Amino acid sequence: MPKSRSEIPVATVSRLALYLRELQQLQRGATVHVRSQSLAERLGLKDSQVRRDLSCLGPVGQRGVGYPVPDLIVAIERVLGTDRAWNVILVGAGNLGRALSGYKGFDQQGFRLVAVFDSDPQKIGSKVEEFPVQDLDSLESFIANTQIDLAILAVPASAARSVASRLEAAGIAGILNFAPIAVHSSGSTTVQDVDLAIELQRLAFSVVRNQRPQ
Amino acid sequence: MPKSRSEIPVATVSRLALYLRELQQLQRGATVHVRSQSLAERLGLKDSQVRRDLSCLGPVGQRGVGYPVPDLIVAIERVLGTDRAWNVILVGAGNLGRALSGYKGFDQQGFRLVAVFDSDPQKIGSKVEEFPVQDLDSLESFIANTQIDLAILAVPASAARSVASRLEAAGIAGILNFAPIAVHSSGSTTVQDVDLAIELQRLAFSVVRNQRPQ
DNA sequence: TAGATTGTTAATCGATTAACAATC
DNA sequence: TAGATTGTTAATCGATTAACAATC
Repeated sequence: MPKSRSEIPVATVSRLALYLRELQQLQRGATVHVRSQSLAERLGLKDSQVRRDLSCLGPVGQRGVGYPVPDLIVAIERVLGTDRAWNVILVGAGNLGRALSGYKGFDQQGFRLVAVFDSDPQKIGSKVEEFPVQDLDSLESFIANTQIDLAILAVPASAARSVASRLEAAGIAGILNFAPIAVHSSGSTTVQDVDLAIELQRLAFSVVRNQRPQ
Repeated sequence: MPKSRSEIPVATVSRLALYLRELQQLQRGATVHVRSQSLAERLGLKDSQVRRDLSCLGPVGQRGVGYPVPDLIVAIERVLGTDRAWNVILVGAGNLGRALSGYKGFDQQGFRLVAVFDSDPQKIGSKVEEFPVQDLDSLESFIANTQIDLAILAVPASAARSVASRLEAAGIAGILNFAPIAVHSSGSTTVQDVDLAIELQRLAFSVVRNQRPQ
């Protein structure tokens, strides 16, 4: 039987997004069915883990056959919440922010950039993709007048907390935080951190662990 | 007693990098000691978890006082392997690659960009930061002549596997992969994936789970 | 039906937490 | 010493895995 969202383990949620990525690739290749073993091999997992994860969606597989790719895509998107469009604003039009604004992967997954903000007078008015950079001062009024779901926070660490508070106060439901600082969320706003330097540190650790397996 | 790198739980390694970031901030503020409770609050963790994690480093704390900030920084950097400089190349000089090349956080943590590669003739020869973009064809010869530790892979998904194989064959120890595709590593090369669209999907899931807590 | 693969169980493994003795 | 905080234990919690009955 399908699990409700709150019953799905967090570790499973992370992998559901990975499965979705593979499935979308399979669908582009017109693959109709996929076995748990095949998905597992592609992602470096155990087949039993894939089956357990997918069983959270309900009985979507076909015994003796595998999982129907299109059905599985729909089921995962429904659980993740990406079966609808999400309106996203970008705060911070620096190098990283500009790169993120043009990132194709966001659009492909239904995340729609609708506005860009920065506090730098030199940047305000210039264009990022097709969006004129708006003054950070107008953040609240813009959010009040537009249905915005998420914000991508790509400002310096020194500004991150203050901007995050304002986003929360304005009622943004989720923040994807690229600033290298812990941002505390109040009750209703969810914060997801992506720290690029930390990812590189994790990689470095894996390397030194492999190099001298003590 | 200190644990060897292979004995440290993976979950702990991820947090050690977070502790390091906080500690560096504390050190800039000239804080001498920090208690587990204080670190825990800053990062939204339990104090007992902080103490358990830090105990992997050996007895670096002072009972009744807390952890000496400078000593703790040194101990974490030594375990993570970031107590030395790492030479890094960037493959892929698109929007994301260019943003990553200028990312301050890498430099601050001892990761030194030394070269940039791309296969696009339009980009080859142009400058990214102070680095002229080199032809991807010269990847192997460059790596053979320079001590390179890590590669940041910021090419399209369609090119990622082929470039990753070449990096592995050339003896690169670790790859930070930003391409939205599973890259399989052979024995000696470690791959760390960062998929930005997947991070946004995880955020979306947290939001829908919070909005309708079933 | 026979063959194959899912869905699910039970066992194992690893991570988190509270509590407190050790000790600065 | 008294107060405070670490380091560590034991219990709990959650995630992974192998195995196999269910069933397409």
